[in-house]
Amino acid sequence: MPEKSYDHNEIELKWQQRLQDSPHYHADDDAPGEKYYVLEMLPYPSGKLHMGHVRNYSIGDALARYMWMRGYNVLHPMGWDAFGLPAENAAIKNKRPPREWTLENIATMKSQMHRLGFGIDWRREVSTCEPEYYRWNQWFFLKMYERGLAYRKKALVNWCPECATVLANEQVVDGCCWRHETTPVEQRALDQWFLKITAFADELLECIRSLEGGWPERVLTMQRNWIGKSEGAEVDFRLETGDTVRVFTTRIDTIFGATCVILAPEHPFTGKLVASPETKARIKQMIDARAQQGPGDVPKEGVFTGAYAFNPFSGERVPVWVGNFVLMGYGTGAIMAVPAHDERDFEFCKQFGINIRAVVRPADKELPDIVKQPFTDYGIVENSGQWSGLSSEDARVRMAEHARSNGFGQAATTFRIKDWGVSRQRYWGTPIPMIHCEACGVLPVPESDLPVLLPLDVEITGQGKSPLENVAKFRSVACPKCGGAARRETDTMDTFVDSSWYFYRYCDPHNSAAPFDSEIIRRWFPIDQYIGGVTHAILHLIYSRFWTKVMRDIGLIQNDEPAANLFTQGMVLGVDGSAMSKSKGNVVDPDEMVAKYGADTCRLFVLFAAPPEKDMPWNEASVGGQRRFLDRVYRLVTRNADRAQWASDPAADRKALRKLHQTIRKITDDFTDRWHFNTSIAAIMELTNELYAQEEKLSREAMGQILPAYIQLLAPFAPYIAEELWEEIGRTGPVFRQPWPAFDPDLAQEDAAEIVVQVNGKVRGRLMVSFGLPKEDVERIALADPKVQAYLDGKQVVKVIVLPDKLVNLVVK
RNA sequence: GCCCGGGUGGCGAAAUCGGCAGACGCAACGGACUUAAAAUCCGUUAUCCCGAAAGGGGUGUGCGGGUUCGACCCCCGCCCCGGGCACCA
Repeated sequence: MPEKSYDHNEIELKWQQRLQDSPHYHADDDAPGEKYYVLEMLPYPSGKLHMGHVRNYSIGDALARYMWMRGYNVLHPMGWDAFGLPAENAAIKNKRPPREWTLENIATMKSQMHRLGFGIDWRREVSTCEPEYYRWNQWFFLKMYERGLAYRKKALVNWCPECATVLANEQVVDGCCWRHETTPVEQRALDQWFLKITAFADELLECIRSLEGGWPERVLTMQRNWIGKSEGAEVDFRLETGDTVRVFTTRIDTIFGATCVILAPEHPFTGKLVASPETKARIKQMIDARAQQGPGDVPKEGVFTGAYAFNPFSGERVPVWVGNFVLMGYGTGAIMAVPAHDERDFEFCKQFGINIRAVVRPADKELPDIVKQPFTDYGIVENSGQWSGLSSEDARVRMAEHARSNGFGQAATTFRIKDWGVSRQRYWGTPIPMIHCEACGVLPVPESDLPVLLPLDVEITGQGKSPLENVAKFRSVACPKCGGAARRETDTMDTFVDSSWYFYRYCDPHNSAAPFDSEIIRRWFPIDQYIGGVTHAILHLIYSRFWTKVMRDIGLIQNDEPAANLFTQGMVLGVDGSAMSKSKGNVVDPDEMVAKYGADTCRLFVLFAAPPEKDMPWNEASVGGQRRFLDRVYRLVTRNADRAQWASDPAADRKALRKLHQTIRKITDDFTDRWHFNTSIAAIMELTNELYAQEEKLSREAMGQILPAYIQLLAPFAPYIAEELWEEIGRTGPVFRQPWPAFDPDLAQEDAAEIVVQVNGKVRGRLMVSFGLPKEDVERIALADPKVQAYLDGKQVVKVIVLPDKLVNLVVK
């Protein structure tokens, strides 16, 4: 009989049609079973899916299907991070309205997801550019404003004088405008909106502990560093002018070694202290240079202000400098320089010939030559008046206390994290719901007036001011207080706002009275498993955590953290091993792969080629291998589904069933802890090889047990073919809703234990013994083995290590 | 510079608790089937040495040390690759 061959298009389109909006993919709040919320990061609708998406969603979908099979009530939603700059860039380039472009991309990408067969509850689809969604961004903004968590301050933006427009950071290329590559970007100060994430800095840091074990350590470390808590002290240095300069230091124990005070170039005092126009010009230069420079090593620059300050501890008179390495945005914008005990101060003072004086020596060794290199460790304080002889640790505490009780400082904590600037001078985003009135000042839009709709008939030119500035009917508004003519805020929100809470909206996506119903959130939160790229380890994930804490404080939710578990998948690299990019021409299009090999093959490949957390190079030849594997699976099942002749060989039955149950154990373990689906799929391949080997000899009963379980094991990874074969063997109902096959340890058990015999750690023989054979017997048999004896000849056995059922090591001399 | 990852055959990888290094797949090679090819099925494939062969032996997880009966795995010191932060006082 000719074998049926595997036609992926026919099968996949058939099952796509049957399943894509199937209620089996739906999650209902009151459905039976323990809840399981599996979430993948929502895509930006840039045009088409890329392989990174395919990988992300294949991992999540495998997990969702497995959890369904384990009987959970699985919530597996999807949405669109639909606001953002590329839509505007596309509008400029193609003269197409951003909304039109975005919706078209969403349609394309959604159909790709359908074709790939992801099991998603599409009733919950959320698109962040819709007023039904972004009105709640605005609502949250108002809530934060009420609580003093949203505020306005001046901040620098990138400005292209050629376009006369504000540029996003990603539009700045090598310090120049992306559209005018020879025009250097300038910095302009604008009033902008900020969210006070710093109010939660301590809590965001503290709660990291509760995420340990659930989130990758790497991500937690990155977040800790990003928050950057440092404990130290603030100390006032009195100036001869009568003012005081406040500095922040983590090493107040070294204050007797401070040989100058250094101000950030932007520090307000520099204007006051510096008289010479020449010096003023140099300071201005430092500020401008800082705006231009990207990250990297920048040579130190400095200039003496002409002023002096007094060390409140020693009374010493020290010069006040301005240094380009002192940041206005951190601490107080001023430091005391202790060149003997700080690398940067050392470099600066060395360069400008400022004194270097040691005031801490190592506890257990000689102080190194302080003129050659600083000593930055803790030690014993010396030459420091009454504090001499204290350890650095003690001195830090006691000197801070001394400063406090004498009114010239105190212990203080600073954070590296800054408030979140959410203002964007862009069109395609959520309008910030504020109104500027000449008479009444800055006022919030009344809640009842939400949403502030983003106008749609706006021309995007990329030139001139922010696009909304030019839309008169948007801009002009009546003041909510006095009723007079006022103007709307024309800045829109950073798109990280959209993605900070979308996963809550999935739980109650059509609520028009509130962002969501709190009771429904309690049902589903926290997210059991969040899956996405490590690129979002800091910003998205820290903003999301912040948003959760704000919502909790408002009383909307009860959970402190959004996601109990986070998984960060690796990148999909091009054939050449570097990131896929259009310019490198190494991009692989999922559509082409699906058309050529099928969605199942494609999904199988991204899961098989590497463990999911690792980067994964693309290799099309290897994709072909996955396709051949599915061909083998298909032939095996179909020809056995309607097979007439059966054999009877209990040994073969036992072998095949043993392999089956070993495979069940393996895959169940992989889902339980490591998610190394590459080894899960390898295990199914091994099972397939075993079934090919035993096929002719199997009984009808054995095959009858094996085939359904075999198909179920494959179902999380290759759902279409699994459905088809499930039907082929005469079963009904979707496979991914069948109970996961039960593991039987007795069936998985080998007949005998293979014992490796080593002599001095080298393998010299193997023994088959019955399980549980006592140590003494194992040792006796091993010593009696002729192969082993050859190595014992003329030597003395000094030690024997026996691991029952596993290994014997004979140590000889 | 600091903080994380990682380095295993020709390639992607596996070895989950310190116990057989290289499962599974790709590629390559050989065989069966075929008029032939493709497809398929079966097999070989870390490396070096001895042997006509059967077989046997040595070496091998980036490098150098250490701990251990035993190390891809643990410890110390390096080298290389990737990522994050980058003057954070």
